[in-house]
Amino acid sequence: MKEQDGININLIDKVIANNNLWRAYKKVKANNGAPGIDGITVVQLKSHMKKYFEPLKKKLKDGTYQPQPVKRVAIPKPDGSKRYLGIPSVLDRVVQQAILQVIEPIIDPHFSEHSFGFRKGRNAHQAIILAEKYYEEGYRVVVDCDLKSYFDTIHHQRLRAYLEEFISDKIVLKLIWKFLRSGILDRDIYIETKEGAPQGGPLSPILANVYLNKLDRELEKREHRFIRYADDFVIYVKSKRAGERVMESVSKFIEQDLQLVINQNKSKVCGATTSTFLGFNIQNLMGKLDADQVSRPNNDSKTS
DNA sequence: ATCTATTTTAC
RNA sequence: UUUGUAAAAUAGAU
Repeated sequence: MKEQDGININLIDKVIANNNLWRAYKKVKANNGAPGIDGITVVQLKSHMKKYFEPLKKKLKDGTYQPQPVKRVAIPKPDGSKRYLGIPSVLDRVVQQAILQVIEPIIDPHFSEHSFGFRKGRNAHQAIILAEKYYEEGYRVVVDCDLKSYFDTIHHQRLRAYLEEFISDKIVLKLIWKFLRSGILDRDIYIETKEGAPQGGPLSPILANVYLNKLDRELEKREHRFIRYADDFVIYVKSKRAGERVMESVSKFIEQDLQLVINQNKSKVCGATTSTFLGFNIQNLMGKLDADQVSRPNNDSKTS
């Protein structure tokens, strides 16, 4: 707790440690992703890194490292709309990964027990178990709140303030800031990034969680039964009326205090049985459990 | 404990 | 073509 702050000041040395940088390289290489705007591929990455290894470490150490703009790529979403990815250069992905490897063990323990997305040792299944628990406790109305293009609307300065609560190393904070501000290259036109985290950077998921940790803490303060998986979150209440009231006050908090946008069309208050969360419907889940509990001798035509 | 490969799910 | 993180399963290397 207190000792962490002391270690925290020297985080950049942990970031640029040879074994950390090469471990980060391996992670990026293993993902086999596409190149960024410089066209350097994961195949070329190792020799590229070796060639500029010492200058790279020096620039990271003094905070003068300048990330390249991310490459904008549009991919279709299941609902037919587009999702814009921001692909950092392979080297920038290594640097982000190296920072992630150092800050994640420091930050993650401070996250909420109700947060399940993008976290070590946590998965969607555990989130569903909790949803089931809420349901069985009699919280059977779901407030389903949808954030409009969450990643793209993260407020930089607020995010930095939230990060400063966990990280005191000024150089690491500066590097993260530079990644947020490095801009987007859409074909040949450069777009400044004054808000949002690129969907594609290794740091983006943890930054998304740092930001919405503030929402978790507020919901805990209000003693709500909730589950959050990245930007997807649900609050379990006992009545439709309570749901409407919670929806209104939580929406107000999100828009005023977090400066995010609620997607009014997709947000809704409904019965737990008609809600789908993390690709799961509670009724189907209960149905499955019933089917497992009640033994059915002759129903299966399959092998046994 | 580290790492490679393949597949699936979630956002 | 299409990025990222996490989880799970399987095969394997040290």
